[in-house]
Amino acid sequence: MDTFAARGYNNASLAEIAERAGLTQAGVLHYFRSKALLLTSVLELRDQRDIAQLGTRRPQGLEFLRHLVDTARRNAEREGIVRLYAVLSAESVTDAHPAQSYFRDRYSGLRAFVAEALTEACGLGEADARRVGAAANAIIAVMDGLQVQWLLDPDSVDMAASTDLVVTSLLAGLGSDAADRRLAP
Amino acid sequence: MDTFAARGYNNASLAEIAERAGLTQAGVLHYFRSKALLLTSVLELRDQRDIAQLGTRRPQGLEFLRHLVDTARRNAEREGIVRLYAVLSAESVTDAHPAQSYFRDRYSGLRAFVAEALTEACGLGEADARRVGAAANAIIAVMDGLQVQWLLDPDSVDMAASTDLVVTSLLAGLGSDAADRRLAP
DNA sequence: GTCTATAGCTCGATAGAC
DNA sequence: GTCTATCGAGCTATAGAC
Repeated sequence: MDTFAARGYNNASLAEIAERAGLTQAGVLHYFRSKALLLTSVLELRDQRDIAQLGTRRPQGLEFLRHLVDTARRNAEREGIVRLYAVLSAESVTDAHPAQSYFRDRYSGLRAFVAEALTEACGLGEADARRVGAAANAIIAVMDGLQVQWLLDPDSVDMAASTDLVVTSLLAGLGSDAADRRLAP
Repeated sequence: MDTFAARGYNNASLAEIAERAGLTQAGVLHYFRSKALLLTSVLELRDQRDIAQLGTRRPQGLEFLRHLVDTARRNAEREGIVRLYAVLSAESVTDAHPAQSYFRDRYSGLRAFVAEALTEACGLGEADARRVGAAANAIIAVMDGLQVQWLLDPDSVDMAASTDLVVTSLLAGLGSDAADRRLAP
């Protein structure tokens, strides 16, 4: 995990991973048939840990949105994991990347969760699906984008404060009838 | 540019770049001493083109924020450039990446521009610098994060709509006294 | 289950002919 | 200014000993 985070998938070598794990490069390939399979295994392991840590029930509505802001706050103490996802999610859009479908599916699921939480928190209906979807995508995007800025320059970026500000502002905008305040016609 | 965008820096080869440019790999290194220098040259060329296209004067205040939303809209027709920046900006946070200081400086400048535009558009003062900074970082972050989602799944992401929604909501929140609506204490 | 050895590539960079 | 040739290094994956 640390090696993929520090170097990205393409520039990481099995030799370095093996050394840090305390065996040889051939030893790594005994457990994982290929480098690509090792990457997807790492990502799935990461997911399983997160799910296990989340506990039995998933927070809903406003509580879920608070959970996102809290994640941004805790992430400032977990540089390794932040780096892993920031680097790999962007690298995954390159040609034939082994984690491409992983991230496609991940974003698809995240978008649905956030949109559901927004709908519930604001008491909206099917008629607002478009604006809710745009807001959900934006919340996920702001968290991802902040990570890259923060990794490059931690002192200039407060991930929790910016995430909180965006979620709060979007909630206020979605609640009221804000469709006529748009910047563009 | 296209090769770095499609493969990232590490996985791009001088041989492929040379072939697409119509000469040999040694020919490329005649003009650019190293692969790293070629990358930074590509990024600087990109910047010069954008500055030249922007014209003589830079929009200010609300007009600058409208320009950002408009950029998001135009970007949906420029997949190559979107991919170049999305891939390289995230890759730049890996160890010893040749574009690391380029992106650090770029974000530093962008943050200052957006913060200035927000301050002017809302008629705020030095006392609001913290919240304005958080909002500026968030606007840049949302644009970056949307690009990754959009590259993976264009039909599910409307970059212009989400950017517009965030900028509009943040402006409404910054204008009023919204500090007491925060999600976390 | 872990190792050594190596096959078979690809890569960036250099030297030097023309 | 562009080429061919090549060096030296790195890489993933496989074969097979122990």
